[in-house]
Amino acid sequence: MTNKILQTSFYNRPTRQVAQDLLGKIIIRQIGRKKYYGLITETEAYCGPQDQASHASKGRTPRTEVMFGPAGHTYIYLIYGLYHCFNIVTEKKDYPAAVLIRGALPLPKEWLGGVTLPLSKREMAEGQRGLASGPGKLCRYFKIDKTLNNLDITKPNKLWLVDSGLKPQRIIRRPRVGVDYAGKYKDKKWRFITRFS
DNA sequence: CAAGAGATCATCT
DNA sequence: GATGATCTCTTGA
Repeated sequence: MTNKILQTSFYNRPTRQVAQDLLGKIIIRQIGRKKYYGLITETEAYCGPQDQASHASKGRTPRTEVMFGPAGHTYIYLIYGLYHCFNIVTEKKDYPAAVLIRGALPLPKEWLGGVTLPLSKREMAEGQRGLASGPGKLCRYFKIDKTLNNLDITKPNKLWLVDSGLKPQRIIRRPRVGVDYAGKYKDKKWRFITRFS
């Protein structure tokens, strides 16, 4: 089974569409010879300069600069002094938007390509489930930190995504987390969750 | 269970 | 000087 790397054309689309389409895709993190795999189960969309929940709503700053860059690059920052958040920049250059990867299901290290449902007991093993659930835990599991900021993830280098061929059965929409300050944007249901079980 | 507090620092005002 | 796109642990019912 082929597992095509997601290209710029995938990310260079409306952000909420990308956020939904990312569910069921696979994160590959390579460190030396080791590879770690994760099936994406939860994302959030941050859409443009008018979205008050987005860091970019305050304008262009050194930190948010990458959000204004081309699609298919990472935007990684430190939150609360101790956790990292992994975002993927979307849409065209100079339009600041990104998708926060909030959760993934770690796959076995021997994973070679392709995913079929239902997942095996091993894939659903207790303990796996919680390892990358939540933006901070996900970055901890995949060892993602600011050294990977502004990385081109359309190339198989350190961190990239592939299409698993899997389609989520059902997508749950919820308001985004921790954005009470975002005025009329705080209740937008731009958080997308699915389950593979 | 649910609720609350603490950890800890880059970033922006 | 304040704050946050979080998580974990503790407390108490």
